[in-house]
Order: sequence, then C-alpha cells, then structure tokens
Amino acid sequence: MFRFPVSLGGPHDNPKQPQSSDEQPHRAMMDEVDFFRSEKRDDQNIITDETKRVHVKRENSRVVDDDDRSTGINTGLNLLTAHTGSDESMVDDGLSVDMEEKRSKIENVQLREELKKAAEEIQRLKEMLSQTTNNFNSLQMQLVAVMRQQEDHHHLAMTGSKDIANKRHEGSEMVPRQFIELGLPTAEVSSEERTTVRSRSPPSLLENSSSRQRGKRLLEREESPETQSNGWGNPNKVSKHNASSSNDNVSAIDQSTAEATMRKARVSVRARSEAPTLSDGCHWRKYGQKMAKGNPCPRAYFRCTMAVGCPVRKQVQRCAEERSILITTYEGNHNHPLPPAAMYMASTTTAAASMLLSGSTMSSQDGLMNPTNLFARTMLPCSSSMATISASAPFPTITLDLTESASNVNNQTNNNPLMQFPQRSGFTELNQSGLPQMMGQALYYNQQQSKFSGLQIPTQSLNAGESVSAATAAIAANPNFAAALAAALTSIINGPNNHKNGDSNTGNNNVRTSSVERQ
DNA sequence: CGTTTTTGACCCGCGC
DNA sequence: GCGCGGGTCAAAAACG
Repeated sequence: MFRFPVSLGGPHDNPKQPQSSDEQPHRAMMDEVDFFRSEKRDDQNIITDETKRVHVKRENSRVVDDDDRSTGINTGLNLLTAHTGSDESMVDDGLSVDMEEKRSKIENVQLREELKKAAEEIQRLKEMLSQTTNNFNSLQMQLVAVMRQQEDHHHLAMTGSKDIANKRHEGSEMVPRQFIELGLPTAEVSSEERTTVRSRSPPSLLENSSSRQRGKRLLEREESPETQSNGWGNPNKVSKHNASSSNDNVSAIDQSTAEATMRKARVSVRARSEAPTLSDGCHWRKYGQKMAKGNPCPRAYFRCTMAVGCPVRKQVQRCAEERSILITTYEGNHNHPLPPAAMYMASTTTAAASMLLSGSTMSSQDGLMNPTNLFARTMLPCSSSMATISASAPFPTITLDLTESASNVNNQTNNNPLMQFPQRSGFTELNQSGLPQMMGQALYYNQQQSKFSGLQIPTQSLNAGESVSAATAAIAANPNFAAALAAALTSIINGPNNHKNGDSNTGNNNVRTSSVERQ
C-alpha cells in the first residue's frame, strides 16, 4: 500500500551494494583459505598477466571446490567477479617478496579494508533505514489525514444539514493543510486550496496554543533557520524580513511554517541518570544555561551539531524533587543522516511530533478524535504513568516517564506491547537511549493501527523492531538487499548483546503480512 | 589552534 | 510601563 520512492532509490542507484554486502562473508573466508594454501600456487604460477588471470580463476575454483563442491557454480561466479583484484595483488606480492609474513600482513590489510567497506555499507544502510522510517512516518500521517477526511465526509453525510456543508468545506481544507504542514510536496493541492491554506493555516496552527502571540513570535524565530540555510543566526532580523516580504514567497513560508511547527512539538524524557546528560548518539553543543524558576538545578540548552543548521535542540534539567531524575526535552527533526543510536531518538521526536502536530492541525471540533488523543488512548491505558501528553503547554509535548522501578516496568511490559522493545533493548540503562525512539516507533504504529482498527487498542501489536523490519521487508523486493538490510536492522535494533531476537527476521514476514492485512 | 563550555547580556512575551 | 521568566546570543575561558 505504501511506496517508498526516496528510500528505494538508494540501493538501486548503487546496484553494487547489495552484491558487495552479500559477498563479504565469502570474500573473507576465501581470503583466509587462500592465505593458507598459497605456497603451492605460487610455485606453480607464471608471471605473465594472462597466466595471472588464469591462475586467479583456477585458484578460486579450487577454493570453491574444497569448501563447497556442491555449489561450485555460484560461488565461482562470485569469486570471478569480485576477487580478481585482491587475488592478483596477493599473487604479485607473493612473487615479488615470496615471504609468507608479508603476504599475511597484506592479507590483514585487505581484510581490514574489506571490513571497513562492510562497516561503511552497514552505516549507509542504517542511514537509509532512518530516512525510510521518517518517510514512512510522514506517509502514515498522510494516510491518517486522508482517512480522517473520509470519516468526516461520512459523518457529515450522515447528519446532513446546512452547517455540515461548511464543515465539509473545512474538512476538505484539512488534508491539504496537513500535507503542507508535513513539509511534503503540495502538488496535489490546487491553487485555490493553497490560497485558502495560506490565509488560514497560520492562525489555525496557533489557535490551540495558550498564547497566540507567543506562538507567533516563536514561529517567526523558527522560520529563520529553515529559510536561511545558515542556521540560527540573527533570527529577529530574518524573521522581520520574512514577515515583510511574506506575500511574495508563499510556498516558502508554508514550508518554513510547517517545519517550524514540526519543531515546536516536543518529546520529553524523564529518566534516572547520574550523568549530566542523556547520551543519545547525537553531537550536542551547549549554547546556554539558565536557572529555571522553582528548580534549584539549572536548565541547560543544547543544539545538534551533527550538521550545520540542524534545528534540533534539547533541554536538560534535573528534577527538582528528585535530583537523580534527568528530564531531557527534544525538539525538532534532524535534517541530516544519523548514526543508529541517534536515529532511535530522532525518530522518536519525528514520530511524536508528527502525531502531536497532526492532532493540533486537525479541525478543533473533534478534540478527542485527533491522533494525539489516539496516541493517548492507545498508550495511556496500557501505562498511564509511562507517557503523558500535555496539550495545555505552549508546545505540545509527549513526556515519557522512564523513572519507574524495574519491577513496575517489567510488569507493565508484560501486558504492554509498547514496552516490549525497551525491555528487550535493556533500556533500564540510561545510556541505552534506544527506548524513547523505540517507544515512538511503537507508539506511532499503534496509533496508526488503532486508527485502522476502529480506534481499538490492538491486543496483538508490533514492537518497534518488528515494525521497522516490516517496513524493511515491504521495501526490499531484492532478496539480497532484504537479507543485508535485515542483518543490519537486527544489529541496530537488538544491539550487540541481544541475539535472541534473531528470529525477528523470521518474524518479519509475519509482521508484514499482518500489517498489510490490517491495511 | 579549533572546538566546546561558560556566563552575562540581551530579546521577547506575558502578567500586573 | 515595568518587572519577570524563558530562551538565545556571543565573547571569553577552558579544553583537547
């Protein structure tokens, strides 16, 4: 049902990648074998280029025969295509020096290079996965919006009246507004609709906040880094300039408004930690510290420094009542690839922000029906103390309370699928910052599912790792790519210590089919 | 020497 | 209008 045009482009743009990643194990193994058997071949070999090539092929075929006689054809193909270069260099070294020591060193260097390549490949796949996840979330939000629109139309048709015509008009507005606010292409939006959105959307965004002017000011501030690629400098001048010339560049304003709005949604994480900050995989630069009223502990302000102009910020403050509790508030979405550890947290903020903002941008007439409340209704019954949503705050905020005792957490996770993943990933250790993101993923999934299943809390739900794996499986038509990506996903999600979830790969198909069935 | 942290100043919105 | 509080800036200091 979903398509992933952006992410699918990655692997297919580089058709070598799946192949190379697929070949890594073979290559390493072959090289080892070559190393131990090299002396015979060196004696037999002749130095001309042609015979070198011939030798390489024979060498590889020998190895294949020794290792796996039944599948000689396939492995032979792999070796012919991928091993020629390294083997040739090895032969050259053996001929020029003829010392096993040196060859072994070269072998080691080659193996390290290959490992490095493999690591880079994995890293690239992880980044692609991160992007895919974000795109997936955005698409999910679009789907929710469309379904909401359909629901509204259905409801309005049931209670047909004159007022309903007006409401329907609002409902038809809603979707394009939603699309725009998500920062997605507005090609589907007609110019007429865009005009409506232009004139009405910004106020509607702020109506839900407690202070319209405050929101307006923040909106102006937050526009500047988005419209200017230079980052956060001189927000006031830029915003004023933008405000004065806003009539000229409507789409830019819409885009910046959407992104600024996205940035306003916050995900707050309460966790016990003796460390000054929660290590979440990102690079942060502290840009300020303030003594907040009512709290003897200072509040520190950080911004992401992994990319120039990244709008993500976080606030760190210790709880006044209990100093061991660290409250970390994330705001915004990263505009750059992330390492896996950071991807977890970033995806949380993205998903949570998407939920909150979709809620805040839905029509205000159906308060409890918006995704934010779907989120609440999905999450809170399971663990009311684990996640709370603050709608009265100036910014919509999801608070994840991770300070519960381990026993409580375990008890809850037994019945709460949302907590399965954190529990698995050892989230009780605060430095394992995977949980919030996993929460976000799982929450998002559940929110969507609850939407699809008639707003019921799913009794059988996907955990975050499975959801990601499911998306991966849905994306990857190429079996090689799927295998490589699944391996990478498993390593990302489960971490190095958790191999018992190796069967999650086998569960991917089930997850995918079940999720597809739901759709 | 480049990067990060510290810290006082500043800006802005809000309430009185 | 004024003070307060939250948030940010930017120069200086500290650090690696």
